[in-house]
Amino acid sequence: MIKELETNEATTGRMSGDERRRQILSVAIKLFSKHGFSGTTTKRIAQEAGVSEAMVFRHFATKKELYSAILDQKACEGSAPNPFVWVGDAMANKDDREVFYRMAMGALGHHEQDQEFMRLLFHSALEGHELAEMFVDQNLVPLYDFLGGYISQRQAEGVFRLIEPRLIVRAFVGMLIHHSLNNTLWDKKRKILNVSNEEAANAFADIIL
Amino acid sequence: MIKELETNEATTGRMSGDERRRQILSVAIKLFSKHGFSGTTTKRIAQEAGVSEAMVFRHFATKKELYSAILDQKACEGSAPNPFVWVGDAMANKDDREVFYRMAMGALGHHEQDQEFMRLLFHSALEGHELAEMFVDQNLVPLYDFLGGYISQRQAEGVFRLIEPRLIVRAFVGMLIHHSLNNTLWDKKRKILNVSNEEAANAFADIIL
DNA sequence: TGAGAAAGTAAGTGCTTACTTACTTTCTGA
DNA sequence: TCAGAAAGTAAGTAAGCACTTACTTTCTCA
Repeated sequence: MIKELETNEATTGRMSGDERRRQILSVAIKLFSKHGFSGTTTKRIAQEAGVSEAMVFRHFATKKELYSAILDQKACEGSAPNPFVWVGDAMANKDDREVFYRMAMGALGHHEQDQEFMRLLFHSALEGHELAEMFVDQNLVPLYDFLGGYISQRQAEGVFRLIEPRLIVRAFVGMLIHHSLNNTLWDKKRKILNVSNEEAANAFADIIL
Repeated sequence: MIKELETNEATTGRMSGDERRRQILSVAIKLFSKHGFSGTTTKRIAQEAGVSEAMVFRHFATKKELYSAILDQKACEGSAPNPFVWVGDAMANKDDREVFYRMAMGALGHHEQDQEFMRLLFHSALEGHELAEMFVDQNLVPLYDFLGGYISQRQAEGVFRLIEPRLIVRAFVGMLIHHSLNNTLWDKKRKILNVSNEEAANAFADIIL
């Protein structure tokens, strides 16, 4: 928290308005995800972006607007993980094990690559920011519909045990998120459990079936 | 965040030193759990405790010391949930379903009653405070040993599938924590899923077996 | 009953915060 | 080539922050 000052973003002298805006935003996302909203100062954002504080306020009228801009960026940016891409094929083939294995691998890999966003989401959930609500509506709700729908269908075909499908989804998503959360937040040193994503995904798929 | 000022703790005029100390600490816990460390001001703590800021600093030299005092309190206070109490009997009888059902009911009930502490823990994990580490060492590690040991034993007896026991614990604990987290943080309105603890515990126990 | 200890406060201190103003430097195109 | 637009800054400002000081009120027990 003391060191790591001085910009590590490209400090190329002058930028276009759009470029600078994006750069400031990405620095802000990084800092908000590390320290939360109230733990991040506009001074620090400016420092790490390599500009004066006045530049931050030229692009974003208030600190809150800067936080809200994350929302727009995350909403537009097509980088959202798409479970359908991960498991669409397996579902078409009704290969249940592959469905859950692929879903697990996709989610665990995604969480691993985007730890920053995961932290940001938890901060905003705790702080009551609407980013968290947006995430629920745009990602969690569709996921429950999608995976719950598949489970429901397989139950009708007599293949799956008759447990409320959404509770099965909750259980499975719980395994995945909790495992990722352990790896990035609670047990970074992997003292409790140190396994590869493949091992974890296999175990979780076995358990759910 | 604007309203809810004015103390709602007992504002009985003068207190003994110990009483006041405890009261200030409990107000602080409440506020830290709501807004995090940097989101909570000493002024606000004093206000809600119904005393002047100077009193806060008479009992706790710094704001950080106030946060650390939570650690001591939570460590001493015997209120920690004790999974052994919940499932000891069932384990002795080797009633596997009852073991997992009871564990689930115990955990979900406990989380429901102590949402404040759950939020506090997440804040401190994100902020890198040692409270989170203490929680892992004192609660999570023993839980993995305890439940993992039982699973290991039942595997040796040929009753359970041969999956790494600690991964089974992770899966089960994941279901429980994720479910509680949904109810208190992500989906307070229960839009995604609205079930009783009994229903959830039954489903989770079914799934894990 | 009165002195000393303990509980309490009002009004600071200096530093940090989010945000502004007035100004300079650099790019761009008619 | 030069005017004006856009990118940039230094140096503020008022409010808020953690924390302190010097003082008053209330309890307690020899």
